[in-house]
Amino acid sequence: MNLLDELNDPQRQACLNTDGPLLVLAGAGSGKTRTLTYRIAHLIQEKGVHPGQILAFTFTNKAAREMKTRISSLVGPDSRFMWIGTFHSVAVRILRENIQHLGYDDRFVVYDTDDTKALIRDIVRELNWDEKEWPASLFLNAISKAKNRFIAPDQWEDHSYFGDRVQDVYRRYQKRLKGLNALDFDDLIFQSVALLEGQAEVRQHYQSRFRHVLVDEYQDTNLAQYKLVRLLVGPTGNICAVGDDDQSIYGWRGADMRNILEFQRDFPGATVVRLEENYRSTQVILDAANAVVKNNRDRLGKELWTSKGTGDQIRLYRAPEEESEAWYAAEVIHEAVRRGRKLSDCAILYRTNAQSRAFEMAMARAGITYRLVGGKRFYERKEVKDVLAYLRVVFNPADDLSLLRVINYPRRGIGDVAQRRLRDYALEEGVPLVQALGQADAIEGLSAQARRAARELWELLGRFRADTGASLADRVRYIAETSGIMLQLRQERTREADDRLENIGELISEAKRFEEEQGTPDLGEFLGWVALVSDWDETDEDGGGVWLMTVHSAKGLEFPLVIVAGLEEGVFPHMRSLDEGTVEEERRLMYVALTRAEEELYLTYAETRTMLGRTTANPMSRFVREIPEELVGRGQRIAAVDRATSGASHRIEGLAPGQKVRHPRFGWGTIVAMRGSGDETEVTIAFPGGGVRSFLAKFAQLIGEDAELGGA
DNA sequence: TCCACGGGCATTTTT
DNA sequence: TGCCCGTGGA
Repeated sequence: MNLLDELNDPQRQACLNTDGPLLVLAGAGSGKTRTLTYRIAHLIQEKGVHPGQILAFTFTNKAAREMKTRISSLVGPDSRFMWIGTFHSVAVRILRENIQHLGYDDRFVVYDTDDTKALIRDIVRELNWDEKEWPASLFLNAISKAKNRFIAPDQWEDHSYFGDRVQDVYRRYQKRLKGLNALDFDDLIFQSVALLEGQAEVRQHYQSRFRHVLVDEYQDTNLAQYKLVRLLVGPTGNICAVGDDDQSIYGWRGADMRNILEFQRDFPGATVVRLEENYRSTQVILDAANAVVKNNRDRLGKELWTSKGTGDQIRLYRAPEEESEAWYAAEVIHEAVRRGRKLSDCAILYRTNAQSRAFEMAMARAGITYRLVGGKRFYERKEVKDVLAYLRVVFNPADDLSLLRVINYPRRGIGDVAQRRLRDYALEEGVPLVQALGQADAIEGLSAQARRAARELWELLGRFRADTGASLADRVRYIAETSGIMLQLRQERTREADDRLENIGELISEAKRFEEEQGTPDLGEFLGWVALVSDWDETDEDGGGVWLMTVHSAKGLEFPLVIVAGLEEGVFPHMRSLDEGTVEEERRLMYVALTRAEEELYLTYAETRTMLGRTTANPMSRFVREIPEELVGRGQRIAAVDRATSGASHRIEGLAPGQKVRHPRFGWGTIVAMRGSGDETEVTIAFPGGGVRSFLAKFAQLIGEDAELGGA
């Protein structure tokens, strides 16, 4: 069967338009990935394009992985020749091959935000500026912004009191990075652009190699990324940009909507295709989303529709304060589960992470398992970074910053004074810090102990470097062991240390997986990969439970039942956006939130909310008012769910301390305490296995000798 | 080296 | 109001 038969008209057009620039405006849930993958398959199978001539950019690793898998299922193993990756990983690949033109060594490492922050702090200290008055984050943001707009230190134009200082730090910072043979995230793009702009041969090499360039989430590109794309597209003009101007929600981190709005001007003769048929949501949900986003001025215009049917009305709940709001959410989910929904079908979306707390507590009390998206990331954990620091030093001897991290960890007697000496020596001699370790005997002012320790560390690192025979995972394990990190953690014998050990074990498994999947034991490749990988995209499959996350995190996801919470002026739209005049972006965020829902959509807000210790009363969000009333079911808007908070206290009759009850998850136990009354009754149960837990009687689904007790 | 205290801060997040 | 980070004391 022909692939194209499985597509609707505009989707098919997007596949068939293979010559010249094409902009695909893909509404939420319009089958974007499907279109993109079929287009690539079509190029390969029908147009005779070799996979190696295709380059596709995504923003996240998850998106890249998904695209790769789907394409390889269509075209088979040859798909491995395609370059599909995030902007950053593609940039690393280009830089690894050519960075010597820019005066870096090809064994460069990638610094994450923590690393760069430490570096900036060091610079501020070096300048003898007050760190309180000039916090590193301030420079970090300014520099990142500059790089996103492709402004080099010398092109810095703000010469205010503040601007001059930023320029100074920016200059020093770049110099230091180069000396460390390191690049930060923004540099990956920035330097790739600089490279391609400056080196005609390199540029032509890639331009003639890539006959087709695709960009996903085009509305999220910043200027530097746009330049990178332009430089790679070349004279064929075969660019296919896919995006949705209505889902542009990353303006605050440099994404420039002009890229998508002015695509037709940038690429003359461009074809524009609109994907407006939605395969995700009911018409009611789409009507609401359309109506809201219509109020924006900066947009290309699009209207989603579905053949799925009208669907249920949206339900709006006004809570007196945020606890009730959270409580209502718990009830909605509880009720949905009774109807047969899975917990993992339900998502609670909010504007800011701080709002999660109330929901977490409500879920916990209701005995509803949940998963919170957006915690600390695996590769940012201390112990993982400690091991990585060793690996980096081994790979890139110029990486003083990483060496400083491990120089006295685990403790080996190279204290502050000794470190100072070593650094001074390295600076005077113009050698990397590692080398200073090796020459410790020649350095004055070092204690005998420090001298010995430095030499031992130097020898240790030398051994690590020489040990290349074993597999990558073995190498990582060997370093984690021999460095003494694991030994130290083992000796701690605390719960926390065990967790950390487990994380290191996880890192080792990750190395093994990397080697299997990428087919190379190369340490540098692994480090480059690690630096560009976050990990929560992996968490999709574990456990089960209601999803709690910000609207930003929910982008690209879909759920049968969605609760959008905190719909108040000042919360969503956020206060800050009102001050800064970026309400349109907030509205797009609302559009994203609404279009996550497949079937059931609940909107909630609280009349009063305590934020930063202050209780305020905010009016209902303007975005709710922008939804046509008939979609929300006016009469029942608020009253419909109010009964949820009123009594039904008789239901918990029959529960008493001392009684034996069975919990669906924890089994038989004895009630040891009860608190509260009515729906709020909390039972504490001791289980013979040793656990004592508290539940809300209403939700605990406890079973006594012969009947269900306490169930709602 | 660890812990405790307190100041400062408080969208949104990926790489 | 709560958390995180940095500092300072034991």
